This record gives sequence, C-alpha cells and structure tokens, in this order.
Amino acid sequence: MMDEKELMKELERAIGHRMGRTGKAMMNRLSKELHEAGFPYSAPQMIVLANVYRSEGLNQQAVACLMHRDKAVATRLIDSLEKANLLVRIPDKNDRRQNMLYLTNEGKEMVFKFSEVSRATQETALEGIGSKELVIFRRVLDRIRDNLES
Amino acid sequence: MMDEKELMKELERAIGHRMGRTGKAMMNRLSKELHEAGFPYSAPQMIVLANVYRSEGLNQQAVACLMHRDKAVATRLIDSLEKANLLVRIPDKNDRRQNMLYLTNEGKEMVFKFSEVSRATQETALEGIGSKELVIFRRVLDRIRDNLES
DNA sequence: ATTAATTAGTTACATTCGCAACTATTGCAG
DNA sequence: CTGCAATAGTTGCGAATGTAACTAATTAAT
Repeated sequence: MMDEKELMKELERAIGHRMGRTGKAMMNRLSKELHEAGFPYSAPQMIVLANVYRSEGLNQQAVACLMHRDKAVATRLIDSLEKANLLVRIPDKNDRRQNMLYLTNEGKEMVFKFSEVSRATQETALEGIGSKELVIFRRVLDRIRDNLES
Repeated sequence: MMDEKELMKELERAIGHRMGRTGKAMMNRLSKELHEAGFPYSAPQMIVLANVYRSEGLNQQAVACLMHRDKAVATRLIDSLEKANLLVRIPDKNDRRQNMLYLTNEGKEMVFKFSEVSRATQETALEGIGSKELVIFRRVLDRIRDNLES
C-alpha cells in the first residue's frame, strides 16, 4: 500500500475530476448565456439542432452518437424540437425504421442565433490561451480518449 | 498557411465536442473499474470520501463546494456514506448549525482502496503523454474553468 | 420461404441533479 | 434585549438522464 504522502499527491492530481468540472462549467455557461439571450430552448436542444443543420437528413441514432448521449435522450429532444416546429421527422422511404431529420425555416433561424451565442461563449472560454497550447491541449484530449476507449 | 485567427477558429470548433467525449470516457472507465474491483460505492461517493480524508473536520458546505455540486447533493451523498459507516457527522460545539465530518476506520480503508483504482485508471488514461504536455494540458483546463466561472 | 438476429425508435422506470422552500442556529442593528 | 438578516443543513419537486424492455422494420441464415 502507498504511504500517505503519495496518496495526497495522487488525490490532488485527479485529472478526471478536473475535466468533469471544466466540462460542466462549459455547459453551465452556455446554458446561462442562452437563457440571458432570451432563448426559450435548452443547450442540448440547440446542440441537436446545430447537428441537424450541419448534416440534414441524418437519423436520430446519428444525432445521439454526435452528442454522446443515449438514443432515448435524442428521441425526447427531437420530440420537443418537432413540437416547437424547429425540425421535422421524415420517415426514410428505403428504410422505414429510420427518421430523416430536416430543419424548418424557423429551425434554421434559431441555429443562426444560437451559433452567435455559442461562439461568444467559446471565445470567453478560450480567452488568453495561445494557439500552441491549444494544439497540445487538443492532442492530449484525443490521446486520453484513445487510451480509454481502446 | 493559415493565419492565427483562422487557426484559432479551427481549433475552437472541436473543443467542446472533444472535451465532452473525453470526459465521458474517463467517467465511464472509472465507474467500470470501480465496479469490476467489487466496489459497492459510486464515484461521487468516493470523491466525497477522498475530500473528507484530505481535510477531516470540514463541513458539508465545504464538501459541496469542493465537488462543485449543490449542498443538497452533498447531504444525500453524506447520508449514504454515514449509513454505510464510512464517515460520521459530528455537530460543531461552537456552531451547532454545522456538521464536522470525520472518516471511520472503514472509511479510511475505503479511501486507500479507491485511490489505487483511481490511480490505475488515471495511469491508463495518461499513458504516452509527456509530463511537459500534461502540465500545459492541466493549465489550459484550469484556465478554461477560470474563464467560465468568474 | 420461414425464422432468427439486428437495428431504429419509443416508452417505462429508477436515479440523480439543482432549485427553492423550510427549519434551526447564529450574528448583527437598533 | 428584540427583531431581522445570514448561514448550515434537510426535504420536496420537477427536469434530465441512462438502462432496459418493447415495437416495428430489415437483413441474414438455413
């Protein structure tokens, strides 16, 4: 068993905890900015919308995968967005199990407004961080993910 | 050659996405390792315990603050840990609103076991990453959190 | 061709979280 | 001293999440 000193060091260095906190901070800030900008929609809802905007016609499974959430969550978010007339489900003629997703005009407008808020938030998040550091940061992130998912 | 502004834009684009995915991967892995090691306790429970270990006698508010969670969440986690005999609440004689938290011997043992699992998981996660890069990584992580929480 | 296995999506259920209301205690202002 | 504000902790409630069971459609296997 390790001695107390080492244990203390180890506890202080919990990268996972730090990353969780920072990730949550990002999400919280985005939600707050959206709310303050008068958005009647949540951040997860807008993230779905943005993903559909980037690749219209994609199915719900793909949405779930892109946002790292369960497909049940995708179903519910898409339900709410369809009810709000921001997107529509179109059953795929070739595979009627799938719904292809398309934005309405209202949905597209909403994505544009969202992207402004989101960009501002991200700029705030990365303020004072040099591009060299950011390159390393991103490389380390990817490496950690690879280490854990393989 | 891309100019600085374009490069930053390009880098920013994927940061939120990557952090979400990587953070989730870490949490999943830790939970899995804990479960496989026969732990009957969750990661948040263990994080509470580790914090109490680091500064015994602290109150519930402090625990909540350290984990960046609501004090209600702290109450429930501490409830479960006290029920499991891993820690005890001792009312502060000088201010009877506060509970001072102390680990039981069983709780201390659990922290030691947890720290081994957690350290192993972290080693897996950080394999092949140089200490220089890691320092930058941590600095960027903290900077992002500071940027967002201030 | 029929049956089994797979896949997309939905729904039910239990869990967790954070906000807000509430209690109890302490500190402060007049 | 009295009463009001602030603080620690608890509890109730609604919202969001993931697992798993389920339906419907497709594909593969024999």
